[in-house]
Amino acid sequence: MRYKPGYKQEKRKELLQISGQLAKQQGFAATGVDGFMKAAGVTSGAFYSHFSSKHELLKALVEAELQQSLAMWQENPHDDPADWIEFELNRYLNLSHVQHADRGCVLPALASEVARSEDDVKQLYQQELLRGHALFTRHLGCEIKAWGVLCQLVGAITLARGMADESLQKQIIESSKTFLKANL
Amino acid sequence: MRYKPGYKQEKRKELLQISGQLAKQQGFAATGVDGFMKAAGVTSGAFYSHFSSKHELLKALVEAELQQSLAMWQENPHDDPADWIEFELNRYLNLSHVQHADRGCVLPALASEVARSEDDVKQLYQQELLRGHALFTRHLGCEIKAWGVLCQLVGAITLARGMADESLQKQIIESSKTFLKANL
DNA sequence: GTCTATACGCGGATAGAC
DNA sequence: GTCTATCCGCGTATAGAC
Repeated sequence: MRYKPGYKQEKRKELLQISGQLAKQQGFAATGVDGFMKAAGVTSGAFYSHFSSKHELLKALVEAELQQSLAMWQENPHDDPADWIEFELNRYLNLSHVQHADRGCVLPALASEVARSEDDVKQLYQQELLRGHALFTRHLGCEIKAWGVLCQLVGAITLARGMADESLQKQIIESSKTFLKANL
Repeated sequence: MRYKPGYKQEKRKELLQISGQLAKQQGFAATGVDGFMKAAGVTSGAFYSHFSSKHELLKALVEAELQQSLAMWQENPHDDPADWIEFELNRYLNLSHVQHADRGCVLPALASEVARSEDDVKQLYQQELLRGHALFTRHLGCEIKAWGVLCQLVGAITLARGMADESLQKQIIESSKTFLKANL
């Protein structure tokens, strides 16, 4: 056998990692299978030995990316609620996150594409988002506030990314941060 | 001459109206020129006598749609700040807006596509959004709050549209509304 | 101003060699 | 498991008739 056992699983993980970056940056629909695979250093033919269709890639991507976001939220070292949320706001609401979607959270990056996808993709997105909401609720002590913060985070990044001027991007995310800090 | 003077201008307006609905529903990139024109009852050939390219259509669309949103905000009949904002929250944050993107605000519908577009589209988007922000600032008496509300509105609709279950869509927008009302 | 026809490239997916 | 080659459909854009 020319390939070690376990190789396929590792390769799949690598493909998801690289495809995720590309999808968040350029958009999933806007990127061809060729583009995803070229970024990973293989050809489109190899793609279909890992995923049965492009749609399956989207599902795998949504799942992997959201679990990654969840993992980051869980790695927050603070216990005190005020410290915990301040840490998250600073990590999420900054210029680097606005300008480097490829390294950022999948929620704002692929939200509209998920919204326009089949139900199975939305089910996955919903399921993982609910885990995130539960996590925020634990730290904020309130379900309403948890949704409020999540919406605010996604909205701020989404709006800021549509701005042409960096100064305005900064104004939006800083205002959003100030607004949240004043209301938690 | 087989066509009345002024006809072209009217037709262009009609094309923008119908294309706007389709773009907000299916996505701008995901819809072909054929699709836009078929919805308007003409063929793709006719398209190019109104717009020089698909990219020009996007620019015209962003401008027309944002001005329409701005107009709706200006039609709010209330003077009292609390009444004014409550009216807007109820109009924006409801299930119908989540489920019928074609009749809804362009901000959440095309945000990601604008973010991934050329600079000229972003400039337009930015310019019109700033007018909206100025309007909200006048009624809320605070620039920070104005950005906070705008981000919250966009984020809530964006997230809710990715949910598979209607009950969860409702939970998100109602939570977002409650969160805002408690903090203004 | 709108139509039909068409050129041309890209994207998704499959077949078969290695 | 990955490669090259290829089929086929769709999308942007243009040319020329009416």
